[in-house]
Amino acid sequence: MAVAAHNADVAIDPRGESTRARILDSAEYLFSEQGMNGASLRTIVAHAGVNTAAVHYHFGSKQGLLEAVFARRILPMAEERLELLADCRAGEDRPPLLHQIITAFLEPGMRGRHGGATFARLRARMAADASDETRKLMAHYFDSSSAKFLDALADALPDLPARDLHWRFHYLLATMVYTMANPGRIQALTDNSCDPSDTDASLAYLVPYLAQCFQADPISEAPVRLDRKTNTHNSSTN
Amino acid sequence: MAVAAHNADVAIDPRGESTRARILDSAEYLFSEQGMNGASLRTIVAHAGVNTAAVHYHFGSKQGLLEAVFARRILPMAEERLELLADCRAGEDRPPLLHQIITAFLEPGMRGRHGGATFARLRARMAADASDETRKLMAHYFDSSSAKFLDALADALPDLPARDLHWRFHYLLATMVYTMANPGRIQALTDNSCDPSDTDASLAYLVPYLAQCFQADPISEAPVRLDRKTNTHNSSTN
DNA sequence: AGCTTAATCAAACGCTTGACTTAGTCAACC
DNA sequence: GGTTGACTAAGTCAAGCGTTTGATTAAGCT
Repeated sequence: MAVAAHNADVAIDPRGESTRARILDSAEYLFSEQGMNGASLRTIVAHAGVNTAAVHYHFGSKQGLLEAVFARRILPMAEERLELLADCRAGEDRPPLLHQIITAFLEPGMRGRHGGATFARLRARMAADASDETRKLMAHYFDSSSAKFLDALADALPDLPARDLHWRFHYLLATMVYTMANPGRIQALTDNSCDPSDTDASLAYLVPYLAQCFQADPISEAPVRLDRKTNTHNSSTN
Repeated sequence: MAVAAHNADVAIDPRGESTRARILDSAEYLFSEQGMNGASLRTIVAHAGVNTAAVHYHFGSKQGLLEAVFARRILPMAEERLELLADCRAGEDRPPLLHQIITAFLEPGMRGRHGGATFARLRARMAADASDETRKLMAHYFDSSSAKFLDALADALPDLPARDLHWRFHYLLATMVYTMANPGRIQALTDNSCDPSDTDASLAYLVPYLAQCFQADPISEAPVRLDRKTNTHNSSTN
């Protein structure tokens, strides 16, 4: 309350922040809905109710806008992931339980904060894009955080060979991204009895499932053993 | 050799077929590399060395071209999947071993036939697209084949509740599609020690891994049980 | 030889795209 | 009271877009 001269105490520069945010919101929505090539700047500014020049004023270019959309969500998301990881590392379980680590990774990316389903679909699109620019963008914002989770998983699974750990983390990313992308295949095949867009139900199944998958026996290097009649997994505890 | 009057006995209508195929090849490549919005008709015809009008003559529109690209690969692929499924159902193992069913589903989609990595990346892009048109396209070409595999899996896993089966099939699709899309995350995180673009190595790990995942205990409906110290999965049969 | 049909071409159509500019508005700060 | 930062309104620009046209060619049939 130091500066009493203000008549409007809510938000200095009411135009500045809201315009920027409205552009980011519209861009996030339309990029995720129609792709980066599919959504034009004109569509975005019309949806945001601002002028075309405002985009160039704030973000320089369309690519700059995409990066801003991405950074706005990713930075707090990575932060929350690491906080949750630190929390479960400091908890009474040492090393932390597998499902705690997995939850710390998945929750911030899939729940309502950090853009929710809209931003999630955008990330799925970028994962499928695989262009050089997109790869660099993702590497820049994801690498260090993901590496820390790989370390935590290795601690929790000391007997799992690195090769298995790596592949299974790859599959973790796969299930997360594909569930976020939600191409509608599983709904089509099961009369909507499975619904990946129900985030809570999705996570409630995905987390314990992935924990089981990580804990399963390592896959041996040798080509698939075909010992008949072994339809249940052999219980060789390391 | 019946019609001796022909001087060119190789392929009637040499223009028609080769032009069509060249357009399809170029479109498949450029669509998968740059997306459907990213690759323009002009880029495609330049790459194929044909005239712009040829695309509209053969396929009607850009969307028609995409559908033709899709159909050309998908139909033989679905056919091969069902053949392999029939083979392993007729084999000596009854019901067929899990990994045989999974192989029958994954192999035709990931190995060299049916477009290989190029077409695989296109499918991954379409999965992330999730527009109405794309969903319909995929539903039309995938639904019946996938439903048959769900049935086969249900036969092989009589004790697995339908809910678990559905989610796990969803995750199977996820790992397949994400591995095909190959966003480079796992290479970046592991100094290239994991390489999803090596199809053989990919499949050699993925098939037994997925078999284990399908065979793991069902996830109970109740919210995640947090009974401490149970770092290995509880062995509640059915 | 004459007619039909399929395949291909060069050229253009009307529109949209991302980028950028210029002139002007208007509240907030010094 | 002038300056500044954050825009708006309106437009320009070259490039590129998907699509269409009408002419041309080649092959097949009768």
